[in-house]
Amino acid sequence: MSAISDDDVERVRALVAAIPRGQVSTYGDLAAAAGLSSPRIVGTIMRTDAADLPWHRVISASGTPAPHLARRQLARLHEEGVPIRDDRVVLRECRWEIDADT
DNA sequence: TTTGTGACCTGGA
DNA sequence: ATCCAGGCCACAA
Repeated sequence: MSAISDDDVERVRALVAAIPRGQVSTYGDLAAAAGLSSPRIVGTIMRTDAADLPWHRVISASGTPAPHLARRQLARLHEEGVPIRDDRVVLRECRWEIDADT
């Protein structure tokens, strides 16, 4: 059996898919919005079942994602119009406020 | 079952 | 600015 409920996975997927272009969200915010106990679960879900989602719009709270992804994240985010300063996303400008209704 | 690893977060030195 | 420790939970071997 899967430790993570399908409902939780779908909830996270919906949140990630709902992130507007030009904005980003953090693992911690997504975890909190999805009602998960820990941000790591979001990371696990992404790795397992979010390959078809705009994972590039999901970053860490520091604005600096994992090294292997950072290069690609920043490039694509930059194309979407996300403000980037010296290889780190300016969360203050592009952080997406999560709404349960969207 | 236990152990190690990870697309994390926070806080302290 | 950097490095380390603790907490968190799930997945692969």
